Amino acid sequence: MNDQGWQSAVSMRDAKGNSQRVTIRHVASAAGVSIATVSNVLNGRTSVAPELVARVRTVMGELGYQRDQVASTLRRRQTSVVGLVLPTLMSPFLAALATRLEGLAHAQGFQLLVGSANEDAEQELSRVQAMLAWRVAGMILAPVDKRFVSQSLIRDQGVKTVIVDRTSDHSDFDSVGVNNLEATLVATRRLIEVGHRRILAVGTSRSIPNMLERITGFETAAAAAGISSSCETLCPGGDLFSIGKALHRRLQQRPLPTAVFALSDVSTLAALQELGDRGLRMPEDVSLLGFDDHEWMQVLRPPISAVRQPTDELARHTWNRMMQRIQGDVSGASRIQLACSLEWRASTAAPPVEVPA
Amino acid sequence: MNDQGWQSAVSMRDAKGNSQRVTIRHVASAAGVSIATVSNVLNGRTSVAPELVARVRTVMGELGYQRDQVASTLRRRQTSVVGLVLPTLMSPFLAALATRLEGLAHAQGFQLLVGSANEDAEQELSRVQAMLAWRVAGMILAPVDKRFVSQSLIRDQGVKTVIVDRTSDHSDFDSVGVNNLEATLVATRRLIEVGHRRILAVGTSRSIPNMLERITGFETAAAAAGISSSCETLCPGGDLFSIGKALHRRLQQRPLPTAVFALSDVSTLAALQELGDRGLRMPEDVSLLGFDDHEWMQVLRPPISAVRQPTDELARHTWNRMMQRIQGDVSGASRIQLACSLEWRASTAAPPVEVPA
DNA sequence: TTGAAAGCGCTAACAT
DNA sequence: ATGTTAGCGCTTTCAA
Repeated sequence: MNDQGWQSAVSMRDAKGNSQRVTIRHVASAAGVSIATVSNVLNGRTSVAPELVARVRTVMGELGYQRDQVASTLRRRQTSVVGLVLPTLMSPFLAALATRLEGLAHAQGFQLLVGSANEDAEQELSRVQAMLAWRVAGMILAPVDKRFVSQSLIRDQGVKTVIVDRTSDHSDFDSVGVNNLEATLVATRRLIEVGHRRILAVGTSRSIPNMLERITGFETAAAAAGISSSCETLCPGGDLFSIGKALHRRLQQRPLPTAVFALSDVSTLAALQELGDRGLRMPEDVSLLGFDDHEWMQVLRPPISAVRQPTDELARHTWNRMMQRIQGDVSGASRIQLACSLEWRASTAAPPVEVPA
Repeated sequence: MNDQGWQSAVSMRDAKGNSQRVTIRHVASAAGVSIATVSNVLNGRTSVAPELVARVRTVMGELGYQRDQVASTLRRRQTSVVGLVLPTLMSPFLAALATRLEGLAHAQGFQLLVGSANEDAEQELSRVQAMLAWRVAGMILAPVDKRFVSQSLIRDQGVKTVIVDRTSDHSDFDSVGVNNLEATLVATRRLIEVGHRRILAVGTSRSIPNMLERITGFETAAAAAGISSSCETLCPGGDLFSIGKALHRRLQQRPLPTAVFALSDVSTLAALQELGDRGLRMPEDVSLLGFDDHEWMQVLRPPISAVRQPTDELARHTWNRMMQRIQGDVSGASRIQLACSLEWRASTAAPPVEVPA
């Protein structure tokens, strides 16, 4: 790829064919000024004579000069890179969050160093560690679990950090999340309103704070309506397969629930599979309500109801807090909780009329 | 967050409370050696006396020293950061690709600067530009379109680049992709084998090279079987909504196709929606075959058949090529094409028996 | 208003 | 085997 003749006029190569970056020094000598002046033009700091500004700008254009961020960062001791570590990128919710954050960051001249912890605390730690070595301006982190391994590391380094999504209360970090309890509380109430009494909540693992909040919301609503005894919570933990198996076993028993409230996207998938396998129709035989709204839910027939997390707002608040910190805000840790919305679709309806046995 | 008493013993702060990084100099003086020795220990270059190695290592541990990648990069003029620019992160396929790449990169001590072009060529260019200013060791790029705006920029800078997924033939860049033509050829043949004659292919836009290859594969197979006249290709371009509308109109006409081959994931969603709206059962009334295999497809009843792209292998080959380039390989551009697999599930079956009108 | 010069933290010659 | 030193490309006093 080196000697194919497409080398442009503005690229500089040395005798060995290695590309040689255009530095501030090249620009300075070509423009007949000092490197300090070039730097001043670059940063618009001290007042430089307009004609010099023009000349330097022209030369920079001709030479294709671009500031070396590495050198610049080393000298000013502040960088325009922010680290983002997520438990996974394969959740549509987190992928959307990452996309929004990247957009906001880029719009403000920041770059994102992205790491996936693969739902593993050790990997999370090693990602965070590697990013700290880059002297990132800040870290945005959705911790894998509540023990939050990288805590002490981040504190020691005094890196500006915003925790997103998987927030944990006993934290002195800024955090932006969703009011899970409120969300499932409202959603469960709605199910009860339309007539459901036997509701089965399907979660993943109680050790995830978010999940625990969702379960609490569900059980609180059930208790408030006095139907705790006919409601259940299934928390088999693990992946799609193990949730599916647990649900499979439950659906062999009677009576069947009239509504299934899946408390996560993977629970929704499991429920869809098991209800489908049993030939149960939605919403005639059983209603289905999910948590996390994905595109495919809306195109199914019937479309699946879901609690939707406000991705855009989550990203906006997270990035705002990050910028405030970067710009020197040293106020106490803030905790932002946003409300979810309930997307009520055709998969949820009144329960079937009871036929006495 | 600054004066809460949780400051660890290893962090150093100056009088103003700003955290002060531990540098190689601190380590050197604490260990009673020169900074060169510390550097040598860090990089394991020249032979250092074992006892000194041990002492330096201990001190580094005690002080919580971590090498400053920015300074290191500036000096050695090579970095361990690779840029990854994708048209979107919200496609499960690309999210999975990004995850795999990040894993491979991290395992080799590399970090990924990730950018989302949001399907927009201008944004792609501006992402690439920003990354080049960081002197990334290489760029992995899934171009938004075939014009591939950032081409000249990348060439001028001589950055090692691997094009992934959206490869374009007239390219002198390394590329790793999938054999789209072969994939749809095989899949279409299979549909024909089980008896389909009226097959409707639903794509997105012909201006995307991948899509064009898929269409060609489909039409070639149809022509080879002599059923071109009863097959159609729909390419409305745009998003889920506009594909849905186009498909909606087509399904109002007769005769209906006996099989729908959705040539992308968004086409699959549109097809699912429209078939569902029309009350057409799969596979009794019409078979559905998708391109790009997602988790939700397997849990539906019936499970949706799909052409699966080998994400893991794609990532592996891409990263391998990147590493070869970084390690100095200057051979000609390579073009890797991987085979897709056909996940034949219950949504595809023999067509219904024709009832003479 | 412009320029000379001192480093940011690290690596790699080159001395010792 | 260890230390001294000159930068990497840039920003930023401080002088002129």
